[in-house]
Amino acid sequence: MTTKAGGKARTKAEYDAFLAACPSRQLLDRISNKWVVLVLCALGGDASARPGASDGARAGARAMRYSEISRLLAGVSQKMLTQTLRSLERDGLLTRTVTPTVPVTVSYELTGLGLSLHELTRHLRYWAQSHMDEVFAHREEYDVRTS
Amino acid sequence: MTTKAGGKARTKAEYDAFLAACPSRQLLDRISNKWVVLVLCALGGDASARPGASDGARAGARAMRYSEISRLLAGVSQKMLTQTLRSLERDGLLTRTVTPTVPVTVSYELTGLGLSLHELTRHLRYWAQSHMDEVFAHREEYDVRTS
DNA sequence: CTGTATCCACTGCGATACTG
DNA sequence: CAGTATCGCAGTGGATACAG
Repeated sequence: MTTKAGGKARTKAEYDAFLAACPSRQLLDRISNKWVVLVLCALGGDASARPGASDGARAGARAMRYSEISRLLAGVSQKMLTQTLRSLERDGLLTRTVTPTVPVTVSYELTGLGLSLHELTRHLRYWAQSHMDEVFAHREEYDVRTS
Repeated sequence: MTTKAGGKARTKAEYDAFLAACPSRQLLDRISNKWVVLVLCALGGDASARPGASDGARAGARAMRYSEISRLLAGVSQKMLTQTLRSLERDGLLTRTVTPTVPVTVSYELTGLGLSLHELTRHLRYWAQSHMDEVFAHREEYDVRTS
């Protein structure tokens, strides 16, 4: 079933992620993932959009090679990176292009769908970076209070 | 926005979640969590904000009892719910209020900080629910193509 | 260069039982 | 009602080695 919601005759089945059985729960689980968020931010061009940099003009989406992403997301293992990229490709959030050069070259790029999600994860990363001090202060206070 | 990271000479400490060592990575990891997103959506009043329901006006944040949340997030175990609520309380995203009634009553409510994050997770849940058909179509195509 | 495959430690998370 | 404590398994994710 499902599939071709093309005609959208099915009328929005009122998906509700609060319901355990609802498939949107799976999707939410998938995108609520550390590496997914970071990969999206990477391909979305967030890396070059740093406060001090020429932020006014956000780079926007850009294609990146496997090794580039790997270097940018310091700490990610091959396994996790490949796994994350695969699942995102399968979900249609990014495209994988293989160029048969001598040492094979592979580049990844966000699709329109991926870009739309990137708009959200971007803010998520930004929120984390800007509210960190506040959160940390709360943690200390909490730890003291409960000790 | 307080961000009174105040006075700290660090000013914009240029946190970069791409760096493994950066503490913002931890925070991103924490909020990129299925249950965190759902709990925030629950306390943010998203449950009553259904398209067809009678509420052009979003309910907004509301306090909820432990059992209410537990019922809303079908499928969550006590352990996960308690654990999630605790971490969110520690991070200052929500408050836990104990009312010493006969059978003790505990209610949870988002703080300003939690509300600001809720604005983001809300869209995340909405995105998941509205793009699910699209994602599923891509999956089927991918599975066929690679079989 | 870009993966895939294997081993393995760790822990996320559910199920169950007990307390205030 | 609202937890805390414990067991246990399965999946997450890292390190390493191998291959197109």
